[in-house]
Amino acid sequence: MGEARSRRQQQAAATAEQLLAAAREVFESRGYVGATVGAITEAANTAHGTFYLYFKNKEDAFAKVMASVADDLWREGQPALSETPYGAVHAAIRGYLAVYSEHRGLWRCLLEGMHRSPALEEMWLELRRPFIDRIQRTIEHLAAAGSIRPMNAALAAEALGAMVEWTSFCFVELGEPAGVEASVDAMTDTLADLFHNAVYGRESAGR
Amino acid sequence: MGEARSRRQQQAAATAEQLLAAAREVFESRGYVGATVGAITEAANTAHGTFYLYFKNKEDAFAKVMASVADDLWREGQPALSETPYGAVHAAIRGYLAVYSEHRGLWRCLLEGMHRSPALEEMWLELRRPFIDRIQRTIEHLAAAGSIRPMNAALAAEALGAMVEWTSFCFVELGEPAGVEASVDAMTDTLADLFHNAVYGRESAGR
Amino acid sequence: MGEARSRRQQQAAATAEQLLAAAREVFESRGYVGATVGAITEAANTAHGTFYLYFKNKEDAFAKVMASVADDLWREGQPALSETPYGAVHAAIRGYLAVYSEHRGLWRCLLEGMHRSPALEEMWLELRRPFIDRIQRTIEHLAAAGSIRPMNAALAAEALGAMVEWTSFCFVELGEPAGVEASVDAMTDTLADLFHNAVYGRESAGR
Amino acid sequence: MGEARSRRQQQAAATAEQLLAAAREVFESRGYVGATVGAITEAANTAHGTFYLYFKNKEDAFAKVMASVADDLWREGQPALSETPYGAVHAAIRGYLAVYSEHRGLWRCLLEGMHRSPALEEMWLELRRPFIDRIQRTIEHLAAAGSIRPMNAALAAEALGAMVEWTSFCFVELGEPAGVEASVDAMTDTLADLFHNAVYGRESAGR
DNA sequence: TATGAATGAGGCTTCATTCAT
DNA sequence: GATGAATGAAGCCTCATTCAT
Repeated sequence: MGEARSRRQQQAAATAEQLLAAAREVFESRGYVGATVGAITEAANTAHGTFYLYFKNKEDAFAKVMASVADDLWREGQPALSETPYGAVHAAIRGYLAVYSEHRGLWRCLLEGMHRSPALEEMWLELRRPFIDRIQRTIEHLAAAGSIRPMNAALAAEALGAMVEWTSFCFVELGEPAGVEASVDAMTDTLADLFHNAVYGRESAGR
Repeated sequence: MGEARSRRQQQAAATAEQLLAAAREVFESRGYVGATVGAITEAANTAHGTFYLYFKNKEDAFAKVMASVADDLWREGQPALSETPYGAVHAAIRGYLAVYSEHRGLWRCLLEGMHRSPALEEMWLELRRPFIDRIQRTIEHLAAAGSIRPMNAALAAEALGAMVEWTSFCFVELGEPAGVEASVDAMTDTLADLFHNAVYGRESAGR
Repeated sequence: MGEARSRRQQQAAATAEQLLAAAREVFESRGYVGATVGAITEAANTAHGTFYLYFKNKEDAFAKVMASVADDLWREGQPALSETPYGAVHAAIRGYLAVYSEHRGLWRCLLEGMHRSPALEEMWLELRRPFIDRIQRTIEHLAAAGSIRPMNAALAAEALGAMVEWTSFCFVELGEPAGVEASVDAMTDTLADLFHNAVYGRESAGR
Repeated sequence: MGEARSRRQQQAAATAEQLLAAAREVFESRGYVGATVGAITEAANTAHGTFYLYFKNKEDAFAKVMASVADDLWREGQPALSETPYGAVHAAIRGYLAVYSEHRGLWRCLLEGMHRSPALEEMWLELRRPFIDRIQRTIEHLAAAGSIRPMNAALAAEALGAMVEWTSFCFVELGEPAGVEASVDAMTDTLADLFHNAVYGRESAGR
């Protein structure tokens, strides 16, 4: 009986995995509103009702999908070893773009779902916070050491994070800038260059 | 007869305006998907069918709402007079944030609708293009004059535009960075400072 | 003033004619349900409301359209001069097919509208009655003279009329029999031949 | 478990049957356009949405209703055994009229729907084709054997089929010929007589 | 007479969610 | 655990008809 139970548990785990994978695919390809429970269960080869055995509802399913991606995000969040400050920034941005590309539709989906549910908005904010925080801590550290000019670290981190984040979205999801032949490497170089100069620049004209 | 006609036309114009205003409100407050024709006509105090006298459908209504905002965008798009480069950037960003704040929910709505309709995605891209283009032209001009280091103007413009755009969104719509008491002015200052240094910075470490 | 009035009346008559012609076109091309008041007034270059100045409603408009075609039907209904019985039948059928072709969509429209309104059903019946009656009278006459075998004239007329009528519909509107290269003349010949033999045939096998 | 499953399947089958029967009734009594999904589900005692569990849409529902009648059509289509040619024709026509009467409103509905949907027009043509084809083959056979005068079999079959078809419609659905006390048998006799003479007649006057 | 804006009933369809088996 | 039939709220859109001007 213990064995039978374990079998059943295995079955359940398998079903859960199928549903999760299916949900991910469907969310990625059809967006948050476009994803229907029916499409997910069909992709998972389960009955319609089974969905509600593993997820409280659609929102919960998406949350679980995003959670399952968190690992990749953590990896990206790890500081890369580098000999120079620029190298560190460059590596971090390259990592960000890589993760972004890997999970394409999912970001877009999150962005879309954010407007439909406060919980998803919160999720989005939590997901980006570590990324922003890391930038902020770095700035604070550099400023304390006198390596860069003084600045409002929280706001600067917010802005620089937004730059990387939104440029990635527009680049990967929308193909912007349109009509310009641009490789991921070129975009990475540009972002790193701007980021680096924005932080290390010595100008304070007009203030 | 001319008078009678004009009376009727006035009535019609009033209805159109009511509907447009109602649509704006509803889109702003409930988002693109959340906005329903019923909610709009109710807010406009008209019959349901009247909606389709003035709009082809929901998407068209949103397009017309956005078009009605275009004026503000043009104003914002105009280069501000300034004695210094930094001043120009600062003024532009201040304008951007002002317009963004004024039409809050609308941007969010556009961002949301973008995922539901290719036409809306196109609209979004068309709306931001002039903004990005202006940055690009400025960079090209400065680079040609040798005032700044050489860079890929298209990509740099994309990135800097994204920074302003997305920071504005997160700041105005989401209240980011959370837990930080930050005025619009402070945010403007930070953005302008980063923008300016990103462009004028002389660093090219590590490359 | 009398003149002014007459002018106005002329105007009105012109409008009426425009609307009638437009209604005919629209009914022909879009069918009974498919025809909308809007489409008719647009085609007539009048205001939407003007429609209800000349027609009580859509059904009435269609009735008036059909009435305006009645002339052609009468012409078709007239016995053609012919030296032989077969020639008379042939000429009548040719006339029927000609009228049918000329007013194509209208028959189909009537057939369709018949299902939507009892009044239209009645109209259809009234329209075909003279045609059937004429056949019946001819049969009665021939039978009384002993030229043909005795038969139930009313039912025979109904059947023969239906043959011509429905064959015309299927031939003109649906292109039946499909895949067969058939001219109007060939169809006329066949119908006339069958009609003639059905009436003059001497067989009474099995009864 | 097999039992439980079968119970559910039985339930589902019952629902399907309810809906199909309800659809048939509603189509019969209210016509194609007049039939609404709401009316059907109400008649079937199911929720509105249940309709779309069993039919793709209204057109599909009608198609399925017609398909469910196909059996009767096949039966009617079978050649009846008869000692004489006239007997065969008579039996076939009697069968046709019987089926027609049995499914009254449905033919009318199909005729009406034909104008609204090309798919329905196609369905109508497919439904009558076997009937026409059978007549055509018979004529070809008789002509080859020299039993009847030569004629264009395709056109003749079209015409004779149309006669039976349309006479049935007018007789059953519209009560034509009006004011004439006519039994189904009398109509059958008349049709068979005319059909038989039209085919076997030896007249070729005037040509 | 003519206009055309306004009305609102009415239809179709989708889907998240529940629940009996 | 799993199933999948059933539910019904909700939304979009069309169009015949009315009516104030």
